[in-house]
Amino acid sequence: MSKSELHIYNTWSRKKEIFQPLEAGKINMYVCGLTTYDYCHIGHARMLVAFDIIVRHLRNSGYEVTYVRNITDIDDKILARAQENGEAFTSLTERFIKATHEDEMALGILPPDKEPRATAHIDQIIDMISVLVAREAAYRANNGDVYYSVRQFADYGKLSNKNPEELLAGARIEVDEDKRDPRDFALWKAAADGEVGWDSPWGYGRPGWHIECSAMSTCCLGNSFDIHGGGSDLMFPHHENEIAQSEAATGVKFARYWLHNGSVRVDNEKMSKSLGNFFTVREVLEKYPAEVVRYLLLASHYRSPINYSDQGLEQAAASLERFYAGLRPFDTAAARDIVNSRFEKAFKAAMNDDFNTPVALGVLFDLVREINRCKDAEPEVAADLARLLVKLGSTLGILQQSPEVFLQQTSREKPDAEIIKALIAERQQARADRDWALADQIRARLAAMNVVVEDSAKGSVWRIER
RNA sequence: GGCUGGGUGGCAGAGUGGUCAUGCAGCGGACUGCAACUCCGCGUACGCCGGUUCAAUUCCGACCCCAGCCUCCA
Repeated sequence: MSKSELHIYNTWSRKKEIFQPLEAGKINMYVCGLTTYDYCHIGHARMLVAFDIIVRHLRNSGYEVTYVRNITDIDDKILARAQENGEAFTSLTERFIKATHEDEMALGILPPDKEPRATAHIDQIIDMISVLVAREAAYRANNGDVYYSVRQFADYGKLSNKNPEELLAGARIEVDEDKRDPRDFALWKAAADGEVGWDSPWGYGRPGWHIECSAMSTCCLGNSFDIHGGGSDLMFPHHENEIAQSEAATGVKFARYWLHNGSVRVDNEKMSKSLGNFFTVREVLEKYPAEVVRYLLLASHYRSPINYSDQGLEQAAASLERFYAGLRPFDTAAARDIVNSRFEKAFKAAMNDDFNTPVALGVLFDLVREINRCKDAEPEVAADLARLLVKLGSTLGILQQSPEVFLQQTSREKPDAEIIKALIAERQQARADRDWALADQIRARLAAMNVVVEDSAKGSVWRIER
């Protein structure tokens, strides 16, 4: 496999392919975002981080990327929750869109170029349904709903490798008198007068979930685009339905590369809202720095399922400490490009191999080891390598803060930095006086405050013990 | 049941037909006033059974086990 070419695993073909964009140098990419009626959890963070590093790497590779990630802000669950709360659904969604943006910011997720909302694309949704109805790929049922006619789409099931006949026989598909075929799904759902809805050629109602993504992606990126992403749990039926809708409406290939991130598990079960076993991003951020959460998500390949645990977070924190300890002696603010570095080459090769972040992180460990090895004998070389480490870290969205800040952050107790400094000064004096007993006594006091002191020829530094 | 993807050392997690992942933890050594940090080194890891091969964790077949999807879900 060529290391300089980008290989991407395409769910459609179920193999790694050499990436070829539709238009040279440009990539249009759509990812299914969140339904905003609650705080986002670690499973959502996984999707956000996965596609964040994908976009970062594509841009670093010289592509001009248009990244679109939608917001589903109208949906049955949203309406149900709003009713429970006794508030307008728009106030509910506004609140959680804001909260989600805050969580994304904390996790270092770059904002997408476009963030379309379903409620702002009702016209496009109605237009697309109209085309489908006109082409007899959809029909209005007696109950006022409009359904997509799965039977007329030959490729149905191809993405998820479902057999259409078996889907037809599937016992779990509910019998619905109004559908011509049990596999058909709603494009437009009729609503009663007092309910939330919009006028349409088929009467007052609301869009179905699947058509929202078809309409928003086409609207933002055109009929055909390069990459479509989302959680693996969306592959069927959501992505399958998107393909059926869009290709029936436009007559052309929808997305060329399908990328699916793995799920997050808790005790070997998928973290999900329906199971109720989720940890929200903000509750985790109360216990761990955001960068640690991000690192944990990067430490596994984006397609693999990962298990969420405190132990995993502790290990991630320990690994980050190693990086920051290595960076600590250097001023990395001054940007300097180091070209043709073997580390940079290896790093890019790893990322070009279907965004293999665990291997890329391994390269960063090689790099920090090299820094530690040569920092005394060749400080200039080490300083350059430290800058390279920060630069490569930036493409993963890590190692961008001051080592002092990271190593001295207080996630549990809040020891007073002034007191720590005073104690360390006192201990320095004791050491200068060769009063080892006093020095050790002060170190013990600091240790009791979760502060670790590290002595070196240049003086003492401290960090917070995990 | 169908369809995906997996089962790797104490834990996490890559990868490969034949000397190496890597990280965390552990052990030994160096460094240190003692530590910590760091560096060097160490541990007969690849679910089970067959097959192909000079050689398989890696390929093929069977089997066992796990997760996901098949209903809303990132």
